[in-house]
Amino acid sequence: MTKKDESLELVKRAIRDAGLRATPARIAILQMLWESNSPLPHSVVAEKLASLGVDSATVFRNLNGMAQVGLLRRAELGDHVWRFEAIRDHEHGRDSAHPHFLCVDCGEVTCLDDVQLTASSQRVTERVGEITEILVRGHCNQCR
Amino acid sequence: MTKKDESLELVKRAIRDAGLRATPARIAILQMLWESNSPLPHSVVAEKLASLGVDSATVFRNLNGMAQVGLLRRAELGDHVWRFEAIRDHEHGRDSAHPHFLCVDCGEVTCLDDVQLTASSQRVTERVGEITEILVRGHCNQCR
DNA sequence: AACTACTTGCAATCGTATTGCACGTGCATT
DNA sequence: AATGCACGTGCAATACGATTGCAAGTAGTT
Repeated sequence: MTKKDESLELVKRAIRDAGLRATPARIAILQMLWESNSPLPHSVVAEKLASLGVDSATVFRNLNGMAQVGLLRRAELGDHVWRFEAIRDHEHGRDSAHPHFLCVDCGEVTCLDDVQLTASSQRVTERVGEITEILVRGHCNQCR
Repeated sequence: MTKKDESLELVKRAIRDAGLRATPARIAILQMLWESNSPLPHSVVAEKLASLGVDSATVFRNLNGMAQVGLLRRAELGDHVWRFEAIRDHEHGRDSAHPHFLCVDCGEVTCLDDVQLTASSQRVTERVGEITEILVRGHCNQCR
């Protein structure tokens, strides 16, 4: 069994384990997001899948559906576009969202796994409320 | 001069200082947002201003325009609706990268002036690009 | 292989955000 | 106070992302 086949089986398994059918559209979407190292907007996913003859509405339904069952995370980074990101096995559902960097110029998104606030800042923030997500915006290196 | 007149003059002055004309629509919008203690979505502002005969598109243009010159802040709280909040005098326009806490439930925005990232996190982030804004999302104490 | 509930493609629809254009107006100047 | 003009506004058209209804197709069970 080739590496590709193994990966395919893993994808199928993940989808079925989530309680959904392993359709070509879902498989392609999840593969794509597993291989991407940053969240992708629907438009990008749809464009790619269009070449396989998959409808844009189907992509929408699957992205949202897979987000609902915990295969993906649906993120809004402040530019009015939903982005979808694969949730890896080792993450525990939606609670373990990591920070993102959004370039306000080109829209590029970078995942920041190990960014956190200083201890005193955490205390200040906890006085205000319960943090669920940290988002950093700015100009990426390509854009400045 | 009544208190209301004083407030009116302040609003006009703020608009002109920002390089814009003090038109009735802008005045009404800025007054409304100055009096509100939380960000308002366009729909709410437009609905109120409609009774004064102001067009919805004008409200949009003015909200965006005033956000561009630093009179307002345009925020996205994760529900795909732009919200606008007045930037008070003592804040320093759009350049100052002071973090905000956004309650995803009620839309309340809290300024976190003295919140910052750990040194190592800053290094990680600066490798990606130039930070202009830090946004912390979560549930505020009133909402949980 | 057959059956059925779930999926998909297609097109219509919806709601928010944006834009073109002709008309109106704030405000600097005279 | 009157004038000029760049800027602002109203109206309608439009763009665009997101969603949905429905008939036809298919994954996975029996």
